[in-house]
Amino acid sequence: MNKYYLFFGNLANPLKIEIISALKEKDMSVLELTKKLNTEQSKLSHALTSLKHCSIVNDKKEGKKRIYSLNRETILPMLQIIDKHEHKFCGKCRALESRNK
Amino acid sequence: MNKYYLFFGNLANPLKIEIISALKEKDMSVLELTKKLNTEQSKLSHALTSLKHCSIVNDKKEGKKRIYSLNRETILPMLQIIDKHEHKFCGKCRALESRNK
DNA sequence: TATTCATATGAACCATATTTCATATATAAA
DNA sequence: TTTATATATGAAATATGGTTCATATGAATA
Repeated sequence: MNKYYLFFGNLANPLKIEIISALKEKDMSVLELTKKLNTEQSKLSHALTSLKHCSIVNDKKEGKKRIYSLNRETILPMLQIIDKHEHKFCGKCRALESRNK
Repeated sequence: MNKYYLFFGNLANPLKIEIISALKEKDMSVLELTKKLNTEQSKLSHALTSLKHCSIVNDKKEGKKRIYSLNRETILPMLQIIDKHEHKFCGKCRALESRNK
């Protein structure tokens, strides 16, 4: 239980959530992600490295590209839980919109 | 999907994880938590307010105490997923121990 | 209705994570 | 074997969130 926050830290970031959202559709190279998310390459590389460290994404080399894919086994059920949570508990309280303060 | 990171931000913090862990055992007042976690009162109040905003915990007034409880419906399955993830994907790579870098 | 107990709040300060930018590495193609 | 392409890395700058501390609020009791 003690180190969970390190895992969640990786999800507590809008860019990383965008990456996850994009990779839900299909596996992608860094370049594809830069285009899709209109984001700088090094920024993405940093984020992807971080996500990889927690096994939230996987990667494989393909020529000079590196293809990233989502760890669907962990992440999809987790997102389902959040969706359910949002619908059930965050109606008008808009908990997911409020700053964490 | 866009605001998920705000929810996760609340879990990306050692103190908040400790709070969750403590509330898993039983509902507690702020004072009980300060003793259990050996932590300052205002620190806990700030953290609890934040957790409440995302409906991760609930509260009820009881005399001059305020009793906090865990949203078990969302949080217990979520912790299960992480446990499974940890065992399956974070063996020797110790992803949950590495800094998110 | 003072006083004490329990908790919340605000703002300044501080720590940590993210962004940026310059550069390094690695692979393929010319 | 140089050049171009794709990605990674490091360090400084910046942003973001957490902690601290003093104080406010709110409820019970004397």
